[in-house]
Amino acid sequence: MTIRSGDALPSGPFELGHRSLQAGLREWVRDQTGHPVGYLEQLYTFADRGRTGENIDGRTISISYLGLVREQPAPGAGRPEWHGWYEYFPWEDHRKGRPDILADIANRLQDWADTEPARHEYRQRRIDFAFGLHGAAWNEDLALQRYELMYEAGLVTEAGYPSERGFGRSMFADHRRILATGIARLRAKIKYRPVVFELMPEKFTLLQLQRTVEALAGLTLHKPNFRRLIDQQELIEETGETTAETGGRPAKLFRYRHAILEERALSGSKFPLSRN
Amino acid sequence: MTIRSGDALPSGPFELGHRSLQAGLREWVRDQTGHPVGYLEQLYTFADRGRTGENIDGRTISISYLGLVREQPAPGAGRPEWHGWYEYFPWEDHRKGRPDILADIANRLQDWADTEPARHEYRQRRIDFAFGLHGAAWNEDLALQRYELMYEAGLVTEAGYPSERGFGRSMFADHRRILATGIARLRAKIKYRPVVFELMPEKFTLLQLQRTVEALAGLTLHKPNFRRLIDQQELIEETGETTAETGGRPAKLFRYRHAILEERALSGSKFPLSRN
DNA sequence: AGCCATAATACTCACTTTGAGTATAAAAGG
DNA sequence: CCTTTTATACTCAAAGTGAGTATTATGGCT
Repeated sequence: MTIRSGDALPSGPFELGHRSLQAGLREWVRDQTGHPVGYLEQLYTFADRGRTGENIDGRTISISYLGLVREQPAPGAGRPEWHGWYEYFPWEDHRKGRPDILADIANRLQDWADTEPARHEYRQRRIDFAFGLHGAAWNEDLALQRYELMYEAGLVTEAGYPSERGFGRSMFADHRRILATGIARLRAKIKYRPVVFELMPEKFTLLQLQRTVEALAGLTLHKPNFRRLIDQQELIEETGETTAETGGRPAKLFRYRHAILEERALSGSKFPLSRN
Repeated sequence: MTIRSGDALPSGPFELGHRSLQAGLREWVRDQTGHPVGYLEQLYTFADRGRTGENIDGRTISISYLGLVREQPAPGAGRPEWHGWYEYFPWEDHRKGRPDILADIANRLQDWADTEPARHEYRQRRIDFAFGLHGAAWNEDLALQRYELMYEAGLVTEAGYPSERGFGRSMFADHRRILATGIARLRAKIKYRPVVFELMPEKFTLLQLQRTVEALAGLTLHKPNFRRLIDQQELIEETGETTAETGGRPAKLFRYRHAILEERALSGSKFPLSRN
């Protein structure tokens, strides 16, 4: 959810009037977009000198957050601007197979690695690992590493250069890097916390849920196994209703079981415990 | 690793002279403790009003970091002060079974939940979940949630009250909360990233490695299965040497395989992928 | 010299969890 | 009534885990 026609993320100054950072943030977002934020989580704080190119004296401290907002018929007076994030990161969408653009990117990165013999091996390993080349598998969680590599290699531009100059659409200042941070965090998080439901309507079908997860992960999932996974977790329950709007056999509608307590640990210890 | 005899964490002001936050931080820590920090990761940024009780106008922004330091014979002029973190959080150490202190804590929390009928059920669920009561299992990752609950219920004190007033040793300002945040983060992290090795000497035995993980997690692990796990990951290799210093049959010494690239993903996708 | 406590290391085995499919059911549209 | 489309239900082998038992080296005691 953007402002300025997709050129920037909602943002604002920290003011003393607010109880807390989070409270202030919720207020700006509502003002700037007309939508209330649900889930909110701190991402990263930047305070490095000359970070944006605007504020060279280095006094700016930016505290970024990941927020999840349900895409609903605008409740307030706002006019939110929704943009799919693959507009900014076309190489991250693997739902229709490996995007062609990755071949170009890999070539340009290869050139960059080759230009400096001293760091060649190190760069090569980072590239192969992040982009799933030379035997490594694609890992959707590495969105930030990929962006940072491309940034180092000069393949992406920030701060409103014409988009022809690099891959994907750019954003104001370092907003695109912040977005990459958020994507990486969210992709990692949906694997062990039920945050997807923050993005779902009250009632939904299993395929809608799967499509949402796929959109976030940029991958296609195996339907039967996805379903098995979901009902092992016991996070959802049938409403009893069905919908025929999906075409084909009518699908059961489900709802999220809030009773389960937001903070529930799904992972389990993952350590080889001893009993004692 | 503390300063002020265990009353505070290393900390300092952000100065413009530093290239970055991290660079500044490394400098303070070295100055204050005489030890260089290895791994460093941002934890959380606090900017809430009246957070410490010192700086009531709310202008203070604190950016906290998790750092890992090898416990070595002090290389510089410093005199680092090592304190086991269970001094501050005695209820977090389950290596010798469930600590007795948890019974007291549970009682006090129960009283707190009972005092307010309106929020009773919500509090009850949080308590049971965080402390592994009424059927829930103990989850070592919830160290921060536990501290926050105890803080809300008034069972822990900050900012130098005599330690008799609460459970565990307290620290300056909100340093103990920051420590709880770090513990929680580290406990979660060692499960999917090989950060433990930042704390190990160059050469170590498998049991030493296990004891380190156990100290961090506050749990005892199943020896044969821990070993199996470790060599599945292929993170370490034999040095060829053995040591008899451990008592009993001499143990092989191992070293961490740095070649494996720090950022390596161990988890694997964890999604039910479809091939295409 | 021989035994025993202590670790280290090596196997075993049932049980669960996954990856990858196939099979059947219920609609809409021609 | 047949075909297309989506939903839902099973199956089965392979891999991974939890929980143990068995064997091998040491140093220290008697």
